Amino acid sequence: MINPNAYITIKNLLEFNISLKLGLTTKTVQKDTVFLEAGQHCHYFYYIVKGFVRVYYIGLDGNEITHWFSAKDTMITSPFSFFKHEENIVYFEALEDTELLLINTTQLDKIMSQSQYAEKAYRNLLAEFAMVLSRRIMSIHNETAERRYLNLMQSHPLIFQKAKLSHIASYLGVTPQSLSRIRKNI
Amino acid sequence: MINPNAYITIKNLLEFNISLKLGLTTKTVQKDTVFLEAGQHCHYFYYIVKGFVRVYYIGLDGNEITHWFSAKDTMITSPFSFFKHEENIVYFEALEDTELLLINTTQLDKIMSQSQYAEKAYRNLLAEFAMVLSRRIMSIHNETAERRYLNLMQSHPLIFQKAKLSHIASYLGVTPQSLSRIRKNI
DNA sequence: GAGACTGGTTACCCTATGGTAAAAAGGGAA
DNA sequence: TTCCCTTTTTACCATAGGGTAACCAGTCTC
Repeated sequence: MINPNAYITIKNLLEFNISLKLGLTTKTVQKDTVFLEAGQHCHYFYYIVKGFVRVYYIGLDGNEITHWFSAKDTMITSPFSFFKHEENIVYFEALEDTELLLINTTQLDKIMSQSQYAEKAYRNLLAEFAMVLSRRIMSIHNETAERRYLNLMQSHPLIFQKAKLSHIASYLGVTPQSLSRIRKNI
Repeated sequence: MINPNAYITIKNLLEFNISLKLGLTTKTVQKDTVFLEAGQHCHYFYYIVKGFVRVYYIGLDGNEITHWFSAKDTMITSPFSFFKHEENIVYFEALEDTELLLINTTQLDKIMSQSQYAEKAYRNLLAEFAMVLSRRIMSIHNETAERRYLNLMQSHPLIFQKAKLSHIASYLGVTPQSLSRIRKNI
């Protein structure tokens, strides 16, 4: 599922950048480029200004498993690595030409400590994120793959424009063959 | 999975309670009592002072599905209801005599706005929670039920002392019969 | 000790999904 | 258009897990 809408908008971030002298940098990534790899520490909270990103990891059997998709105006990071300095296991791949705004720990802390608004927005973002994940676990435990597929189509049609069916299959927790079968039955 | 260790400890909370005049209340719940039901708004962030709680919801087929377990010194709430005022769909059930510390929105906001420390701890808690959920989704998509069972036994042995196998089965995403089969094969 | 519960296991068959392999369908590039 | 490459679909069989139902074991009550 796409990350919840960012509560801190680009506009806000750019304002913070000016007023707090954060020195935020941007990064441009071409289509089909992996810009974060497993094993590399994730230094940033990324704000996706433009583009579309797939987060995946390598499963026990060596296959890529899509963990989530992230669209324009949402934020992503590798929580394990960014927050806890644990080994990063996910890959970030741009599924189209993508423009990122990079926010490191220091900058994030600075924003949080200087702005009540940002702090609250950020807390909201985290809570929202937890809810999205929670709902997803419920969906896995309570719905068939077909139902999950239909729900995803309805709630995030954009994914179907940007990602391959094989990406979507592993996101839904089935093989591409199964997804194909499911699509046939509809 | 049990909620991440609370970063705000009871001791902290009680100190906040005195210094910020929060007027926190406690609640005692007997074994096998449901103290929050689907449909009821969840007014509190609960700190579990003592005891053990199971969070579950009713699946499409009418069965109870355990969403998570929460032990002593962790916090729980129904995020959808507490944060977003959406319809609450989960039940909180005390699996043993349980003592709760109740924190409502106003009190939580007051703590956050008055203490940098609490605010940071709380942010940490949310991030940690998102990570636990994230890891759980990965585990569902990448590991067999048997593996998940063994992992749970290792990481949260307490659950096996407090909860029934049928609770654990639905938590792992299988039927009690399947769990029984899995246990037999070990 | 005999019922009556509850939780857990077993047995049976069934279905959804997995795995391998091959075929089909698209989509550039020359 | 034709070739090549990638993605998707089909076909086949294998398997994990589901659903129903019965059974067993522990525990409580009378």
